[in-house]
Amino acid sequence: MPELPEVETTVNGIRPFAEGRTVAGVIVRQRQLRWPVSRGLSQKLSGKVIQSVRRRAKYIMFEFERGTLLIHLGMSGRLRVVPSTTPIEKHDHVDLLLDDGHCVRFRDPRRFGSVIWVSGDPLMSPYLYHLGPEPLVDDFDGHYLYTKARGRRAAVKNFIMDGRIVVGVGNIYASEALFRSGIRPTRAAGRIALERYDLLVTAIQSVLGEAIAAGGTTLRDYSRVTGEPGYFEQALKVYERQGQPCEACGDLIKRKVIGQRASYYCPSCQH
DNA sequence: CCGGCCACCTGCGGGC
DNA sequence: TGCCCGCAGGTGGCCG
Repeated sequence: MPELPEVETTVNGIRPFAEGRTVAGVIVRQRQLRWPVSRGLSQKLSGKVIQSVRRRAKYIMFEFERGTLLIHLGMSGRLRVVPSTTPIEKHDHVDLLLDDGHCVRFRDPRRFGSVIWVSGDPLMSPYLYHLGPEPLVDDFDGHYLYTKARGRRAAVKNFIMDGRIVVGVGNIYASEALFRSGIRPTRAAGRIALERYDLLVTAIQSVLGEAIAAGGTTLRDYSRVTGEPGYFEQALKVYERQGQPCEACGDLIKRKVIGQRASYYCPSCQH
């Protein structure tokens, strides 16, 4: 899926088309996503103005006066703004029709995504309330991670991918950030010094920030709102590079499954 | 509370 | 050509 940079890129791409526009209708062709798509969306949203399009973790929030449409892209989801007359393709599950003839179209082959209506404060909803801090804000720092890691024996890669600890660090960028900070992904979270957590946070923020600036990583079925690819893939130093030489030391990149997810690291640079 | 594992679903590439 | 296997960006839930 889209990791956080892809979600951020999507939000920024959709915002100018959607903010301030009135919804003309909602078409749901497939309700069976990760959770069933909320019922009565068209009746609920028709005639209502999209106040803002924002992001919290990997959720895209279309905020209305009386509630919020939460869209999660799962592993293979994609949102694009297209003319409403654009022919439907396979896996185009939901259209949010706008009053200017465009629609926000949700496609998701694997159907791990979700389209959910929440009334009231979305941050208090069961979808968002338990989530940890955003990775790109000030209160996420080395000291925070270090404190949270006390007594934790889980691999640091799983630790930083746990949304209750910090949101938005997905499988690609977890490996990349650990490489940048010289930390082996299998290391127990509770056995990493504060100074190294400072490095890790800096690495998480720089890798995510650079990926956002580059328009996201393009992998398999992801592409940008307007269709053109992201350009960060070439900047990946370890992800899916097993057997290739590390750019820093020349040793061969390893692949190891951690927490049932493929993980990549340089055995010489990361400890 | 924590950690490990499973599930959800479709598509694609490689091996035979 | 076709089948089968393993693999893929997420994350809630269950169990010990």
